[in-house]
Amino acid sequence: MAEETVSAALTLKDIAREAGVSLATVDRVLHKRPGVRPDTVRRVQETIARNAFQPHVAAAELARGRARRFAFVMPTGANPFMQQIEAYLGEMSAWLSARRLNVELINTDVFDPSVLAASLETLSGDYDGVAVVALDHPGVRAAINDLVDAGTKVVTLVSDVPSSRRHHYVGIDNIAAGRTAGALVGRLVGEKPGKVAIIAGSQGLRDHAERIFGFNQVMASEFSHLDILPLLEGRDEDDRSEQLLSRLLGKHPDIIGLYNVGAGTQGVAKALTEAGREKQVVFIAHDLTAMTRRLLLQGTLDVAISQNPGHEARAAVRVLLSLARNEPILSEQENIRIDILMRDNLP
Amino acid sequence: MAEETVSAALTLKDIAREAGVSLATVDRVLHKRPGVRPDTVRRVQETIARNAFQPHVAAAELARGRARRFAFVMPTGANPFMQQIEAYLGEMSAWLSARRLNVELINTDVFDPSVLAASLETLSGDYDGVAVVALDHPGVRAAINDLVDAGTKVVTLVSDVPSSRRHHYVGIDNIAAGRTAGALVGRLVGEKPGKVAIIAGSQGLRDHAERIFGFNQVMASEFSHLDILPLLEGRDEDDRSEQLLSRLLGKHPDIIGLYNVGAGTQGVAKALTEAGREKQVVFIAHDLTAMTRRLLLQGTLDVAISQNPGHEARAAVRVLLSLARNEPILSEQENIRIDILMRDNLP
DNA sequence: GGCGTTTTGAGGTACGCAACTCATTTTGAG
DNA sequence: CTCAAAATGAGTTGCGTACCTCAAAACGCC
Repeated sequence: MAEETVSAALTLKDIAREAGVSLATVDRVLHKRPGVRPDTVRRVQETIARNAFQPHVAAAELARGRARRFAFVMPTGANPFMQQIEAYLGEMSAWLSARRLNVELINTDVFDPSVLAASLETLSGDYDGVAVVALDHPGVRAAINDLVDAGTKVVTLVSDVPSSRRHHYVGIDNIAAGRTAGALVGRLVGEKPGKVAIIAGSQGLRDHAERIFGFNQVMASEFSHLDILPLLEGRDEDDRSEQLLSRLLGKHPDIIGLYNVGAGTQGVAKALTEAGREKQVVFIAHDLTAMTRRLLLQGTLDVAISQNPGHEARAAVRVLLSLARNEPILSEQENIRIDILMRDNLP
Repeated sequence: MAEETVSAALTLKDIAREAGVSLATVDRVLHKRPGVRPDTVRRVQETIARNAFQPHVAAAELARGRARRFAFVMPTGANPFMQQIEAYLGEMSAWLSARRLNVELINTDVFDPSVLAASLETLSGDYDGVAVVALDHPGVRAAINDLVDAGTKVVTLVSDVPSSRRHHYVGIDNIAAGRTAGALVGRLVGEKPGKVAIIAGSQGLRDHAERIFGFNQVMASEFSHLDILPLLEGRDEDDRSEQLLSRLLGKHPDIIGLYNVGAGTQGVAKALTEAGREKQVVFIAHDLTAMTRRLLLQGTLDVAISQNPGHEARAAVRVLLSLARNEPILSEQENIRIDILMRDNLP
């Protein structure tokens, strides 16, 4: 039996004594407050490092008095994925309040850059941290940078703005998600030749464009015997997606693969089943909802590629909290995975 | 814009005032200490419920003074998966010490029931919580129950003892994992007939047996055109697995699917590549290690089914902590998923 | 009504840190 | 050397809870 050392639980007082300074000076160093000579700063920091001292989170939290405020800026409307994220935030409410964390939901039209940017500007100063489902647009980028400059911690959620100075991105790599979809379609259709249909909300949406890019990449390099049909744009709407796909299925009796990049999966599935082709076509879509779960169990949908909304909600909160506390982030924990869900590994 | 209510952050004092009792009485109720009339208990509890009062975690943690001690009882030896769990515990050390949590690793021969049971018995009273990779055996079950009776929180890790009174299980449903493997083999080989080989460590290991069960279930019900060969037992050893599989591959030139249930994946892969059959055989194995990652990227391994060791390590710690604090568990968060990993969705 | 027992109140201390004040010492520029 | 500015020490208060003691009140029983 091997045991790890049981740390002696040092306190700030111990550090002060060992560094030969007063408690106040250690406090100044710890919070990067001015009024300490560089020499002294170094001496204190070395003592902290040497002892691997960690301030007691509970004591720090208790001492600061005021609660932390986080804002989640989410899209208005009935997007089920976003609603799931909001639902999981609700499930955390006991956890949050036991830690005196206030999380406020702010619904905005995140697809209008000026509205989103204006929304973000109003938050300045009022919040310790902001999580935002962000559109990648210069105005939004500027608003994010302003928040960061004002000392607010900013996390992009689901959709990133890599060119901004946001502290963290909580979401998946959509190119890899598209590649995964491509590999699955290619592998599941087998070796027979045929056509593959892709339907997306819009090529203008960054995440959709990235998924399509990754999908095409894999199809071209690994499954060149398959014929990729021109992209359909269903605007994430069930009806429109259904109509477009119905027409396409009628025109091409040899479609053997189908990838729905965005929402509208219900419409896509309806077109497929009404054509009586659900058993012959490998169908892959995104996200796990009550509906995609049903389609998976029925066998209409072969694979759902998803990002875990609960994980994203919790990761965003944890990251904001760690940033606010100036605490390291457990990167492996906060990294969102691309989940491949089939009938037998449904959560 | 909709906002959630910002709770007023009640304290115990507020509850005491509203219930018309003293702080001491509220404290007694909260900690289920004796000396309070049933009537009063009810009144206090109702006040707590009515206000959705949550004790401030930080204050409670600070006030209790002593650190919590958790023990992780893990197998001795070089099992890479277990080593990954231990590694992730190491990565948490800053997180743990900032919360004054002591996690101690205790390596034991978990495959010998009497040794494991004895190991568990020695822990009684010394620890607030124990996470154990448990063998399902009456002696072990009794030892776990003894720990629970002594007030220690117990979590089974990776391998469960469902008949014990352990508080929680952190790990995957291995039957579902086997079903997933079966569905993937069946779907990836396509419609052509052929033989499928299964190699496991031992049928005596509960997790292996469960995976085999799930695998066979799916094969029988959904892919009955495939011929399942008799199980090979490789004892999780590379060399033995390689030899067994080499012989089998020589005997059956029409093997098109291969499922490795346990460890020894390196040996299995070697047999496959030395026979020059890695492109013709759909190969599915468990767990993500440096080696299986390499095999996935090479294309030798088609899919790795895995449970996230980092997640399991963190979930075990969080669950033990929540149990010790008498705090609800975020079940969706602690539920371990069956990950399907392919080349393109590697983390 | 008196007794012992149970229940309750009142109060204190401690936990480790943040944040603040104010006095004192040190430093560097002139 | 002088003086203002910078650096530091010393100390206080409060955060919300756990845990403890002791006294007082209420209760149930005969």
